[in-house]
Amino acid sequence: MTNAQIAEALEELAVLYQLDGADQYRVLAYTNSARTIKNEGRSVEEMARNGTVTELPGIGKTLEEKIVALVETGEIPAAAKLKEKIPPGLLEISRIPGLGPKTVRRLHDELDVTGPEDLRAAAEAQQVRELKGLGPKVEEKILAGLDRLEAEPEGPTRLRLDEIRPIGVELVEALRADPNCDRAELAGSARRMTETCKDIDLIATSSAPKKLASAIAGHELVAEHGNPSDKGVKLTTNSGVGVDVRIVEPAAFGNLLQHFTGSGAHNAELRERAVAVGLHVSENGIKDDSGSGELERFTSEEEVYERLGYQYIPPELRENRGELDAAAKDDLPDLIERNQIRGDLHSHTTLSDGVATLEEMGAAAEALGYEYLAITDHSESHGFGNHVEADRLWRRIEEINEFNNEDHAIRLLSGSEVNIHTNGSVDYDDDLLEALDWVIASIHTGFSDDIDKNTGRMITAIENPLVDCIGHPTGRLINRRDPYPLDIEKVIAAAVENDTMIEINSNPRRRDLNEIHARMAAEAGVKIVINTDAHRPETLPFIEYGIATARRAWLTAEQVMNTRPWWK
DNA sequence: GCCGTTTTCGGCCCGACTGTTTTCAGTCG
Repeated sequence: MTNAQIAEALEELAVLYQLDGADQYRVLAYTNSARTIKNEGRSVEEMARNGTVTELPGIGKTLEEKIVALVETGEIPAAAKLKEKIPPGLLEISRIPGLGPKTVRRLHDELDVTGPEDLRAAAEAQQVRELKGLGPKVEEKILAGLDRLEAEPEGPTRLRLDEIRPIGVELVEALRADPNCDRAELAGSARRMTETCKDIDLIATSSAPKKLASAIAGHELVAEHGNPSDKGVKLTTNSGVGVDVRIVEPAAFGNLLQHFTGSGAHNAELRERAVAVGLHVSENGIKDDSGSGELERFTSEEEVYERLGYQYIPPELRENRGELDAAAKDDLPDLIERNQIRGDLHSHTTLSDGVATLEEMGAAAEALGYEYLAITDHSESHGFGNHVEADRLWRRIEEINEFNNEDHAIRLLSGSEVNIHTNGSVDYDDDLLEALDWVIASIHTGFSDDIDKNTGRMITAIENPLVDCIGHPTGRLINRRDPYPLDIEKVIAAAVENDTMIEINSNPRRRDLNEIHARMAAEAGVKIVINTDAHRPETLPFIEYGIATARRAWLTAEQVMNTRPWWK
């Protein structure tokens, strides 16, 4: 059972307890444990089986028992019992925005609502407004919510970072260009560079806040907007993305930016720890129990963290994954930066499925300031009409030699992205692989649903002394395709043992290894490489997304091999 | 349900917004 599946079961149990009227802190304990498990790289099933799962923060004896039952029998007895009592339709309608557990419970108890159909009938018959505390507006909200539930039964999909961040950046630039704007920043998950985002948060300061809010509401990207006020404005872009613009006075810019950058889990933990020393943190400032009662406000985030006893925490680390403990001891890693990358070790040309020539890709990489670029077209068995036969690859080595003999600031490396066959062997004879500067091995076809087969196949490739690096190791496509089943811990152990590198693929659709696995791999001693897998010159700058994943994985430049010169 | 430089019991982050109310409960991030 995967960590994601265990987390999902605990989240469901949290909702069930909530609908059952359980104490909110008990519910919170389940929600928190689900998040912890999602953030854990090691197999939680294994930890449960060997009795170490209570090492995870927020997981005690009771949760341990429930997780053990889940992995051994496939269900949690408490959840099964609650499901008999609570109609499944109630879980569904509790996803309607604005309908929390308390309201759903009352709809059930007082109007006999058991699911979406009942609820629609009750709302249409105007029975909901008869309940104390509920009115016609709630009825409207319910009907709209039910429509959306039918249209998108899976809930709204979070957009990939590359789909959402450029919109945020453009709007920040528009804010900064406005004469009424003092400062503006991108906040929220887009600033933390998460894989996907639900919406965009923007922060600004201004001496004429309402004017600024009105101006941004008129931006050409904006389709609809709420009422611009002194506090900001809510927008919806033409592409349907929600944007929250918050405006404050300059004195509290640091507090507000810290608050709206999140994550929620980071802020909750930060505040809990602050309370223990008599400090109360909010977006408006910091209150000191032993002080005058006046809010302490700061213009920068650095000052906010310093006041609370931490070194500055980069946004990418703010996920409550140990960054507060480390920052309290001044022990955060020196995170890798974009300008430390000296070359890209995974790219394609027209020889396989790229759209640019070797010369064009080389020029583009040179323009980025790189010292080297590996040309790694697909191999012999790739198919789709994009395969490269051995003879052609031998000639390509010559072409690359010729390029390098000309006067270029960049050096091209002759390489290949070789297919890993189902038995773990790779394309091409050994003498050809040996003649190449650089060999990446990837799985492109024949994903088995058998975790042992996939893992064995990859480890055989890792053990091959002619394979330098594994490409996009799990094959996942964000929002589109799950990773194929793979025992990542065994893969990491084999990579360490054989000194085979593992790629963080920067393509924003992949970001594979993901940040959890990349952190685990680097901690185990795997040499990481950050590549773009670019198929055209314009996507070489996507290295930013790979850097973001690496930073979110706590990686330093020393752990990333393509921060080094090629000879090294 | 978890947890402990006060504690093994009694706490557990903080404020804005909404819709419904004349002071607040519920929901959300």
